[in-house]
Parts: sequence; structure tokens; C-alpha cells
Amino acid sequence: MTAKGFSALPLHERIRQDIETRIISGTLRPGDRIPSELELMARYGCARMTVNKALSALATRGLLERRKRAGTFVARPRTVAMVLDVPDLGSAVTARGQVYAFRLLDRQISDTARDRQAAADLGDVGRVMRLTGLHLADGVAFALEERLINLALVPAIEPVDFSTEPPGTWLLRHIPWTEAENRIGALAASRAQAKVLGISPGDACLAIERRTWRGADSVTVVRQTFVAGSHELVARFGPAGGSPARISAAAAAMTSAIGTSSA
Amino acid sequence: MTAKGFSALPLHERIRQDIETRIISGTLRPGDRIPSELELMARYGCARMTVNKALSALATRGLLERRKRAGTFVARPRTVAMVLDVPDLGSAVTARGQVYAFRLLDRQISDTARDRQAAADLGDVGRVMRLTGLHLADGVAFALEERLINLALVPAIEPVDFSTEPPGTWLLRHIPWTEAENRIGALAASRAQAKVLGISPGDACLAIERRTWRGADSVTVVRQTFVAGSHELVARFGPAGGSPARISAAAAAMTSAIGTSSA
DNA sequence: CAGTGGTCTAGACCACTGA
DNA sequence: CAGTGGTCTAGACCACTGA
Repeated sequence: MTAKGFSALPLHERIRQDIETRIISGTLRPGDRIPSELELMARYGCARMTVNKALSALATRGLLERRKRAGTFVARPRTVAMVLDVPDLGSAVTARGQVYAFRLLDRQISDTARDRQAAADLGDVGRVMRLTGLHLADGVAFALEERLINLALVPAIEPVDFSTEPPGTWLLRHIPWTEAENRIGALAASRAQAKVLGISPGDACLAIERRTWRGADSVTVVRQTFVAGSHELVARFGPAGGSPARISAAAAAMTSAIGTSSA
Repeated sequence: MTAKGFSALPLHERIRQDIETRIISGTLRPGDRIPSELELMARYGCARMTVNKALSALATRGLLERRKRAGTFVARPRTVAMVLDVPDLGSAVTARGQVYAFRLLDRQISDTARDRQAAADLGDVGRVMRLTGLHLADGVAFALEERLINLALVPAIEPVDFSTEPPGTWLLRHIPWTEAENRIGALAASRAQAKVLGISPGDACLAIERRTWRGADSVTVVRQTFVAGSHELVARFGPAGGSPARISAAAAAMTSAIGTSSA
């Protein structure tokens, strides 16, 4: 496994972890100045670029703040920005050991010229597809999905039958979106929502509204309404240096904590 | 060589944006191979390190995938990892033009040796402080907060009076946490929760459970229960190159979309 | 003014892995 | 095997800005 005896990690990575450890342990405190690149070159016996790479990475991740002439400082805790994992619903259900299914309830082709709500959601894009469907775990509906898709941008989706793959997964596999926004809140189920979800009107639900763009163009807008307790979002922040994939795996490995209903 | 008069941006940044633009516009599609570093050196007339910096940044952000010998490829859209902004509640309320206040309802000192729930939440850390309080906007309670704090790690908080500053803000200003986890769900208000929040039992609420660590030690665990419609979380993903701060500002500038209750 | 970080060069050796 | 990316060197010039 180890090729070269001792250097399992590249030098810039070891420098990065070294400094990070001092911040975590409290040896370096917020506001403290850390040695200049010149000093660190001498300490680690390496070129300035190598030190720079380590410090730049820590600055990008918000642990350090760099100011010209003044030096490099341990950053003060900032307004919190966490990494939110938005898993594919099918994968999430399967990971819980349940059987996932999507049931399409309704599909309509519309046009933003006539459909005011679609125009508000996607802009004046022309033809749109409006989908309504249910996400099921072990045959039980746990989320209602209402989605609009910009057909001008995604014409290939028009003939797709969503019996094998829900629209979100299809889009994820086919359309490289570049920007997305999620809004997360709670709401009381409406009469219509309650009916298809098999709950009572007024019951608590988690609501996610997600908009996706490709460049300046709207790809899709989706509103998902989850029965309370059936779904949980996890957001993390950590200096563990995790790639999104690793963070996602770590979150999936954890067990639930909020509203554990033993039913 | 480089036309030196016009470089508002560093060269590595221009190369990054150039390639990013091709991905966004669809000129480069998922799975496409992009030129090797050697070829890009020639194209941009620069050193390999400069090209490498641009490509590494895009790989870190998940837009490119790099494989030795094979080359660099436009990444396929991955499982979604978004940046979730977790704003200070006081700032969020003030930003909406309302007056924020925190009202402490209860404060107890306990010990994980006797307090089983505290031990489960924080680990066997010894003395803990248990706080219960309300977040108010224009004098109306919109969130209930129940918090445990590890006093061994944060002894300075013991005498603090939270009349001017809620516990979360105090902690953010004083304790450099290194890791945090949020769990977000919906729940129906219990009788006790409903009473202090001025709503009815069973009413929909947004629930956030946040755990914060400093290195291996738990700092605090907090459960916040928001009246439905009173609070919304926003998570974004975008190639706009936004720092967390910029993303946060952009999110704050947007108006609500989910469950706007005029009550 | 002088030290700092930001950027860039023109090389180099290496590990990896697909043709 | 040969091309690729990963890393690193030992320099350089520059803009910025606090002492």
C-alpha cells in the first residue's frame, strides 16, 4: 500500500492537516496569526508553492483568513454555511431497507403563455410539462411531488414513462444543471394533499421547493411534501476534508434522531 | 504570451471561468474529455501549474473529474450537495424588518452522570447546562429552543444572562466549533410546545436539531421548533463561485415562497 | 517603506493506468 | 509502454497595506 515508506500523504496535505489540527485542538485560537509562508517554508523544508497550496485550501474552507502585508490568521467562526445532502429519494429509501416506487398521478403539457403559475415558476419559456406523482416506500406513500419541467430545454423527457425512474432521477442523469436552490419549510397538509398521502388535513409535513437552472435557463421547479417523520434532511459542516460524496456517505450511515416514531 | 494590459482577473481564474462557461453552455457535455494540461498550456500560453490550478479548482467543485492516464472529463451530475445557510435567528428576523428578542424560560445545571438524556446527547462530559427559551419576532414567539451545553468545554457561559444575546449567538461568538450536524424535519407540536408557542397541539412545525463539536468534544446540542411558515431554510448550489458569505447574502435577498401565511 | 500573500514560470520526478 | 495528472522545486514580479 505505502509506496515510498513514509509519505502516505502529499506534503501540502500534511501541512494542511497539521495546521488544521492546531486550530481544532485550540493551540491556535481565532484571531491568532500563523507564521508567514516564508517561515513555514523553512519549518517544513519545502518550496513556497507547497505551503501556499496548504494555506489556500484552508482559506477556501474558511478556517484561515489571509490579508496582504498583515499575514494569515485563524478565522473567527463565521455565519454558518453547511453542506446539505439532498439525496435521491429512491436511494434514500433503498438505503433504509425499504422498497422504493414512484407512481405518476398526472401529466399535462402546458404553455407559459397560458399557464400563469408555470410562467411565474419557470419564466416565459414556452411549453412545459406538469407532473404530479407519489413517492412510495414499501408501497406506502410518503411524499407528494408536483413538478414543472421546461420542455424547450429538456425535450427528451416528453415521451418518458416514469414507471421505472422518477422524474428527478431522470433529470439528474440527463441534464447537467449548474445552479439549484432549495427552500425548506413545514406546512399543514391541505385536503387534497392529505387525501393522496393517506393522512389527515392539517397534519404536519416537511416541504421542499427546489429550483434548478442551467446557466440562465430554468430547468425544473419541484415541490415535494413529505409526511412528517418520513424524511429528514441532514446538513453537515466539518473540517474532515470530506468531499460531498464522503459527507453524504457519513450522513447516510447515521441513524435518525428527530421524531423517531416507533410505529 | 499573456496580454498584460487587460488582466482584471488572474489567469488561472480566467481559464477556470472559460472552461466553466463551456460546461454551462452545453458546448462541453457530461462525459466529454477536455484537453490535457499540456494542450491547455499551449492554448493559453502559460505554465502547467497555472492550468493545473484552474482544473483542480473545477474538480474540487465537482464540475470535472480527473483520471490519470485517461484525462480530464466533464463530470456527470452527482448526488446533490448544496450549501445550506444557517443564519443567526436574530439577524434573520432583523433582516425581515422585525424586532428580535430571546426570552429565557428555564435554566438548569445538571450532570451527565445523573441526566441520561444529556449523556445520550453530549456524551459523558460531566456538568451540563440545560436551557429552554423562546425566539420572538415583534414580540410573537416563533420558535422554541431547547439546548444542552457542555460546561466542561464552555465554563464561561455559566454566569451569562441571555437577555441581550441568545445562547446560540453567544456560543458562535465565543467558541470555535469545528464540526456541526443539522437534522431537519417536520413534526406536530406537542401540548407543551403548543402552549409556549401559542399554537394548537398537532400544528405543523419545522424541527431543527443541531449538534456542534470542537474536535472530538461535544459543545452543544440544540433543538429548535419553528411554527410552520415562520422560518424557512435555503440551500443553494451554484457555479457562481460564491463564498458562503456571498451565497448567504443572495439567499437573504430573496423573498419567501413556501407557505406564506399572512397571519 | 518593507513584509506579506497572489500569482506565475519552466522546469522535474513520480504513480498510475488505459491502449 | 507512454500519456496523463499529482506533486514539488527554486526561483520571480507584483499589489497591497500596515508599521
